[in-house]
Amino acid sequence: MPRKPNHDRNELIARARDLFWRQGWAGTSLKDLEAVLKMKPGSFYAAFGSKEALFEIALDKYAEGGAERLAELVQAHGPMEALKRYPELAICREDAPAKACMLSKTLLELQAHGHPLAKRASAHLMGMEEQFAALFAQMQRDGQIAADHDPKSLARRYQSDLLGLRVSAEREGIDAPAIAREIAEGLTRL
Amino acid sequence: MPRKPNHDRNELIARARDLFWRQGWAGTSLKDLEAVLKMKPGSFYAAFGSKEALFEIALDKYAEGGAERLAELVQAHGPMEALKRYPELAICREDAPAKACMLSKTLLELQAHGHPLAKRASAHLMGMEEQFAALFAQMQRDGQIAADHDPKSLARRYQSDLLGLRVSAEREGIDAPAIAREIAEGLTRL
DNA sequence: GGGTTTCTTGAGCGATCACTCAAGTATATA
DNA sequence: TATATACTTGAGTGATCGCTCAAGAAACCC
Repeated sequence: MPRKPNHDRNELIARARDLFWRQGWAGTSLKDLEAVLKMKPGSFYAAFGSKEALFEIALDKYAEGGAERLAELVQAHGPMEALKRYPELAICREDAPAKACMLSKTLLELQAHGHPLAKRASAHLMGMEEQFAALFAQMQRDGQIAADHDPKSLARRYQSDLLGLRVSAEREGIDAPAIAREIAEGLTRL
Repeated sequence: MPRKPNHDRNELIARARDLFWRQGWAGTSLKDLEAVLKMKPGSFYAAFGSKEALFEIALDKYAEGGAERLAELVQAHGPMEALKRYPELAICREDAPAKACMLSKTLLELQAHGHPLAKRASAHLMGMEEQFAALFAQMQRDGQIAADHDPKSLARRYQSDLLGLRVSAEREGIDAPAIAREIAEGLTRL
């Protein structure tokens, strides 16, 4: 009986994610979203409920995408090579709307007001860190890195370096790939 | 003939800096500023001209303060020890309104819209990097670190690690001081 | 104390914010 | 073709945004 929607919901969410990723929470108005999604306010609210609800979905999709790309790297090249390549990949994807991590941008923007989206970004960051820790643990089991490291500490440091790299990559006139190479090289010294 | 202002301008700027630092550009409304500065709109605009003008002054004061604290550390302990202590100091000052760097927060929030304040933050970050580079160069002259490093590269990496640390320190449940110690320890291996 | 100058006050400006809803349109079943 | 069921439309909601300005209050000179 019903009429089917004009747009592909998945595609809409991806476009919203890219816009939020680039412009942040307050920097993205409903007008911006309406333009990018080609939706009028009524359709928008029927489809997503609110700006906040869509941001949450977009944030989840962002985190999911990152985890998938890392998993694919691991699948293709193993844990060590994956962790070595990941930083450069993060800052060199030409289709990415920003260099910096959307999770850290959200955290920094909304943390002070205790916004639920900041908490969610924080949780996703924790999830990433656990993914890293699992890879470091696996590398220890495989004898690729010394056994006397704490995988969780390594993951915490790797994540911190990665976030720093991606903030630096937002700056103009900075050779971010050089930093990425140094991070990768640092892994060989474990 | 004139009447003198009720408030100490320097103190006002410091309070504005702390509020902007914590809440960011869009996250800080004029209502917030009026409350913290105890000024009505008329006084505010007479004193500072606009929200943007005050943010710019606050950003400059922030950058100046950071440079001064580093210079004091150098004065007291020399370049190596200063760079070792700086990361922990940056995330452990109990009077600081936020862990993350105000320059990076501003850059990440406003860069996408090409806002002048983002350019200014970027310029201040470049200034910091040069300050770091000068210290690394001095350490080379003093023979404290190997001569085959590029001071600018070391500074770029140090700055990136520092920014990553300070983003990480915003997260809850993260042992940020541990990361700071690792950054400091990394300097000894140069 | 009178006059001048500066600072402070706060109501209120237009613009924009996220969002609503009644009406219209298209697609399905019957 | 008739009816039901979404989906789309866009003018318009109250709230908040950054900001203005005319009027009043306070500090200085003479």
